[in-house]
Amino acid sequence: MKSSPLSTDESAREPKYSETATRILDAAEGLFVELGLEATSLRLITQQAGVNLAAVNYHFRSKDALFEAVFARRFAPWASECLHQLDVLEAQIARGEAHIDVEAVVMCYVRPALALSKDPLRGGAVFVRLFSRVLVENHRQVRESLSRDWGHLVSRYTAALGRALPGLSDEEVDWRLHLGFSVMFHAFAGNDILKLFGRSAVSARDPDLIVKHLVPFVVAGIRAAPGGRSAAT
Amino acid sequence: MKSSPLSTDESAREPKYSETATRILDAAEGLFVELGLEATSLRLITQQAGVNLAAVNYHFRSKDALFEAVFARRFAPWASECLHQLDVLEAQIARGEAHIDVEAVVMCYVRPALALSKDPLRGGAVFVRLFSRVLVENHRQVRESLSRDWGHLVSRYTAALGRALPGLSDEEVDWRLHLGFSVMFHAFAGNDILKLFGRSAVSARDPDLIVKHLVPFVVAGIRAAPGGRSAAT
DNA sequence: GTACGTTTAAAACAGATGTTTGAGGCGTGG
DNA sequence: CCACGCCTCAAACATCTGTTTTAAACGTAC
Repeated sequence: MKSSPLSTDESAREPKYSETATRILDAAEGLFVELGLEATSLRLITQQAGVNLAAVNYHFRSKDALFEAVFARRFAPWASECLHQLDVLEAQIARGEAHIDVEAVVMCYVRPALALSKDPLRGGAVFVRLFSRVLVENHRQVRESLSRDWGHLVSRYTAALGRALPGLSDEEVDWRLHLGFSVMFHAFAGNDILKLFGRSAVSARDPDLIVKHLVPFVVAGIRAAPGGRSAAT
Repeated sequence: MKSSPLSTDESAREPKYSETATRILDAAEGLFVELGLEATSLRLITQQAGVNLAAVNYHFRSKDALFEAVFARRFAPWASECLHQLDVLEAQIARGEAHIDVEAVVMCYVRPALALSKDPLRGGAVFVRLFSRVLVENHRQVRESLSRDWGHLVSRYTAALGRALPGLSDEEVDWRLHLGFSVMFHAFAGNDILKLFGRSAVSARDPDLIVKHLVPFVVAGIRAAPGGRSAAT
């Protein structure tokens, strides 16, 4: 197979930006994820992109708008890929070709994330890290510009997972999805809590290895019996 | 009970700092977690603390040193509390009073985090969020000043969990600990991926509620059967 | 009272930041 | 040839940054 089934002709979707604008986006993406929004100066970006300083204010309106553009460029195709995975799964279920299963729903998230991590043309693992930055440092603009698409995606996953977990209340399903997504998300982003120490074997960033250890963990967690008793035991 | 069993007389451990220094630390802590290190100016800190600008460079050496102090003030007692929990558990096991159990190990992490989240005197949930920020935006200095203590803590948890999971390879144990800590950490920090959308019931920040849903998830995930097959299924 | 170390006050420092300006270059269509 | 939009360039803009400096107030011990 020469063309990945996950990609829908990347070269044709991205002529929105001129060459200099793309150079700026690429440089900014790497620097934003490495240093953060505030710590990355426009002069550093333009210097690394090999363009003039004023170019960023010409092509994008401001530094904040640039950040939003950097994020949106990667997010849109990824989100649509997630939706596509859910469509395929639900079509298979409707035709009786597949069972509604927790693991199947999880894989609808894992596969796009895995493909993203392996494809440098779409930002690779860098974008996932950028996404995680946006999450903890919550930038207003990005959150607002995302909330609609993201909300749609979440409700789709919630519905699918709810069908795979009959007998669980909506609140339980929300929590399972929240916790499951949280692990997967930060695992792909490489936010290893243990790696601060360094000797962890986890620091290996091989996406396939991540999936191998991640999926059983998440599936088992989502399938867990609800906790009845309170916290202070 | 008037004094929490988790706290060891907070009032006596913290006279290291003068009153103005403490005011600076408190203001800086809130602003750092809200805006980030780079986006928080010293003028904003001193203004909110009601002290003079030069005071921060007098009491602490520099802005970076201030950040380190802000972090260290909360981290040290929390880490020692985690170690204490492990000590207690292992002592119980040695005396045959408790089984070595995954949930018991998990609770050694959850209890201090829960106590921290509920105690505003020790930074409350703010510190956990600050911790999560330090994690994704990895500040060199903080990481270096932490790596020793943090490494010690991690190896203690690893050993305890490894004993609770006989038959699993060291690599597997590392992964389980990594994934389990990751969920717990970000759950307490309130880094809800779903909350970007807003309608999630998860956005309720009640620590006890977090624990109720979190612990079964994590325990089941850690106990999961290792995943044999590769990613691309 | 005087000298001393400690803490605070206001001002100034040099440098970096995001943004804007105005002039010029390049290519296309008249 | 000219003219027009698109784009790039170097320079300057005002503002904010962390840090330092200078002076003054405070409490304490001689």
